[in-house]
Amino acid sequence: MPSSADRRFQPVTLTDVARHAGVSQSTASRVINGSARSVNPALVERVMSSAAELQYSANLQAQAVARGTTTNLALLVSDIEGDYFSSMVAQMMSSAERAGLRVTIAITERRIEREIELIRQFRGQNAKAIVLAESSTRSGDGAEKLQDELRLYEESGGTVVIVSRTRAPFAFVDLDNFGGAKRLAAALTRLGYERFHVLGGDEALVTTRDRIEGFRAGLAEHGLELPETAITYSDFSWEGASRAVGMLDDAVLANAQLLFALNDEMALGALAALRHRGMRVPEDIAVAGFDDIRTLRNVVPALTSVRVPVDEIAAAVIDLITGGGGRSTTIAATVVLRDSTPRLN
Amino acid sequence: MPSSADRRFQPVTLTDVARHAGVSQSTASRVINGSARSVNPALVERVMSSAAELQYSANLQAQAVARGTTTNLALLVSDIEGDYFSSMVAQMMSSAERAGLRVTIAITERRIEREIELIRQFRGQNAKAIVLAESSTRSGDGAEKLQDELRLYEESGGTVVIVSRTRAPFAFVDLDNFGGAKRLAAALTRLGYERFHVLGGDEALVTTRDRIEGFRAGLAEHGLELPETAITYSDFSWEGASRAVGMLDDAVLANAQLLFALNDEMALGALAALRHRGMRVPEDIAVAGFDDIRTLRNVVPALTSVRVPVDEIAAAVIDLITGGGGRSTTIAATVVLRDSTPRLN
DNA sequence: TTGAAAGCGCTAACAT
DNA sequence: ATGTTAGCGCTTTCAA
Repeated sequence: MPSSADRRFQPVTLTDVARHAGVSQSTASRVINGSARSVNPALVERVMSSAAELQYSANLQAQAVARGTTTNLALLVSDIEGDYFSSMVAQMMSSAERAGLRVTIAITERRIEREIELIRQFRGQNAKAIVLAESSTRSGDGAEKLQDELRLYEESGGTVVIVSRTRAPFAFVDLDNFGGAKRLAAALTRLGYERFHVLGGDEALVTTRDRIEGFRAGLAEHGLELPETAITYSDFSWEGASRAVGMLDDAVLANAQLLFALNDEMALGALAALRHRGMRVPEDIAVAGFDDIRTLRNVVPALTSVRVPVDEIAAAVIDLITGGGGRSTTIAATVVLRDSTPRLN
Repeated sequence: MPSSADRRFQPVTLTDVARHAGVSQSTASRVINGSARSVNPALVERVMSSAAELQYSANLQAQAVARGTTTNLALLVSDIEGDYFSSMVAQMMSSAERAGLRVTIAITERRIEREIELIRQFRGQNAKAIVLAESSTRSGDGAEKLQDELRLYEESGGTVVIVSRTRAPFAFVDLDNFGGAKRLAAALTRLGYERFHVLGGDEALVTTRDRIEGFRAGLAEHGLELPETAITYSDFSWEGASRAVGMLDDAVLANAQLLFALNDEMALGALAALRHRGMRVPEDIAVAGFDDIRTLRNVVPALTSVRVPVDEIAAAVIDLITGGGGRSTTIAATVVLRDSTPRLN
């Protein structure tokens, strides 16, 4: 016998509030969520106090169904551990909140089929926007299908923003990887460095390519070269870098004056591996990274890096989504010289 | 004139799939989401291929409204930056995914009114569970109102899990802060340490109290005391610890053989401050932390800490929620001795 | 086993 | 300015 005793355990609905206030559901709806414009102050008062008294809280999914839209933003990241991504997530959430958007985080594990599946799900959920903040946008593979899925999503009314350089026809916020690496090369050259070894991330990622090409371009301006043999590829991880450095030839390390890791995680892994090999930084070899993650403050010697303003990236992304006059942009990265790359001689 | 050209931009619905497959909406629903038990294999086939062809993706909010329940788990954390919380989030998401739950992250900024507001919202959203993974559960303040709000949420059918020790009448997963700190004290004593200084987090947090009391209990078993004057309180942050250590009397530091920071973030901040003061670790003073966060691998000397198995915590929480036979538990923390606390003499 | 119909909580024309 | 009514996409009785 479903009596009132059971009802007590059901959430309070708009209907309850309306009944309690003695108005129609529409009026209650207008007061609580809609454009409060056209409603009698006296009623507004009644409805509001009823809502408060009953501890009413709107059912967002019902709203979403009725409106056909949501204010949910889906953030796709490959991973969430590590300074870079957790700071990206944090900044994105705070920027989003300011714009009245809720963020749903999804971990892609860098698996493209999973991304496709996620995008499809978010389409079904009427997400307002999908932000791809992977460390990458690969070409080939299922990239075509990914694009199709994203297009499909946009056709259903959503906005896509890609945090990366991309040839795909979507809005993007790019980081000036090329420029940052180029300026780093220039700065290091000015400090007297001439022989480098580069620790690359996944070779297929545009981030890897851009940073390497930028670095190369910076060296070229000073008449220096960076042959392919001076690059060791692994992946954008501490472990990958540490392993790679562990396996490097003594001769290679002896010859290089500076090790440039394509991101700080890798630089830190390299540092550990160098330490393990008995090499001192910067006495035996200098080290530079990229991203300027927070945990660098824990490292001695202080690591030279290229600062990536994650907050600006997040702000630009949200701007793009809320249509606040934002266009696809490229964010500048600035060189930060520290003790790990002292002036030579 | 809203013609078919407009419709093309609307998402595909279950109705579309049903029509395309030539079956009723109910049948399509049963095939795609419901208990597939009672449906003709031939029809199943037809519906499935229609769904695939139309690239159908279920509208989760509509499902939620119709069913009156969701599979969403709300994770409330005070912050998301820093190794501890990002790893908590990561583990929680992967455990949740295995259980078929989606995770929504909410940042509380440690503001209790905000927590209350969030809980109310999640109640309105029919969240299946709310997990409070704050670093703390304060008493006093708006704690009463928080509890009321949580109770209200549970009455609406949700599950509350608190990741902490708590007197509140909710399921919890606690970490054995007391035992971990106690064993650390015992281990350090065995290494010959007798004079300690403790760097405490926010004094109002039970975590702070439990770790201090545990440490004290461990020392007591060896006939040692920890007077209140040997404790400096700040908050659970790098900056707080660094500042606190910076302001410590020379005499205090000179007298202490070991500095125990109540978490690793603080230990790292302390390390930086000690370095800044020209003190060497462990030669001039030993240092120990708590949590055993990932970034410790980047620190020299390797830091002694107490390992907190975040993965086990997350698993226990999800277990509790899915009702997989889980009861409120306390997870053990293990001491990990490293170079920052060498044997004395 | 399948379909028709009612309803989930809410919004948005459309009347009044 | 307010109420009536018809949905939103989906699930779930209830008949057939």
